[in-house]
Amino acid sequence: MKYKAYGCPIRYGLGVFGDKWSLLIIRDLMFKGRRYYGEFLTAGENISTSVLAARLENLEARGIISKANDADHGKRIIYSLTEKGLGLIHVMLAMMDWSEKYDEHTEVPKSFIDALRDNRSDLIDEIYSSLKRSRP
Amino acid sequence: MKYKAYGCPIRYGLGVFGDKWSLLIIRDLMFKGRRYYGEFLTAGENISTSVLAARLENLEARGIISKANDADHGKRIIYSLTEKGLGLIHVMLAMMDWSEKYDEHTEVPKSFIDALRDNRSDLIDEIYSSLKRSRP
DNA sequence: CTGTATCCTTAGGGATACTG
DNA sequence: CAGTATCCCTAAGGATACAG
Repeated sequence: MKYKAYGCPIRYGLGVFGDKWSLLIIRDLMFKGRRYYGEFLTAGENISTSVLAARLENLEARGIISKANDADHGKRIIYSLTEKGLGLIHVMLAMMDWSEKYDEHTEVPKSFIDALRDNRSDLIDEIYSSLKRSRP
Repeated sequence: MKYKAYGCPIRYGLGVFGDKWSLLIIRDLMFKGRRYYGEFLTAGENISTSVLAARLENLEARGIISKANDADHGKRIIYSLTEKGLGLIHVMLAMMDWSEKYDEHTEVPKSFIDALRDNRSDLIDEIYSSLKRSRP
């Protein structure tokens, strides 16, 4: 995961989330409403606790996610996407759109596809805003 | 690079190009006009020949790129993006847009940014078409 | 020029036990 | 519950030689 990131936007992206797990964690935060350590652990993809901790630390260090204390549940820690992390929605939606087109086993909510295929920006903004509102 | 790809579009994408080199090769094909084995090798990122061969083989197997004999130069082999590979342009542009916004060292051609920020679809279609025309 | 074939190295990831 | 701390392991990647 050490790329010389300077100058090339693709390399930069790879340097931030170009590993085996980061995009899956971001997906969970962005589309599946997962916010707790344990929720990532048991998300069904079988990430090990040591790796999860490392990925979360890296994503936080790079400004993609942030930690906060969950006011409702004592000392429970709640993760959320930062503005920068939320900005990856376009990358995520583009991947989803592409996969939906080429992988027969993939199904993506129709509203996402519509947002991408037709009148991109306004529908994406809508999804984006709703994600933003759902942040703690 | 072995992910259980079924069902999730993000996992599927990661399974296809979620390694250290694939997106860089795709970038070279898509935006830098590189088409020959040697051009990828000396692209300045220092990929080793064994790894390059493996990546190219994988990308071809997954339908992202295709090989053809270069009519002009005897047995020289020319690589190009398939329709499926070209379809990744939205992912690439989204990454470039995002990096341009958050990485101070990244600079992306203004036409790309414009295509993404304002009137997405038509300008993207234009870029897309020109890439398509430039295929062998 | 476009690759194979080898061999080697290592970082990333997996398993598990443990802690406040 | 939310992580550390270890230890281990292997697949991916790097170096180099060579072949058609």
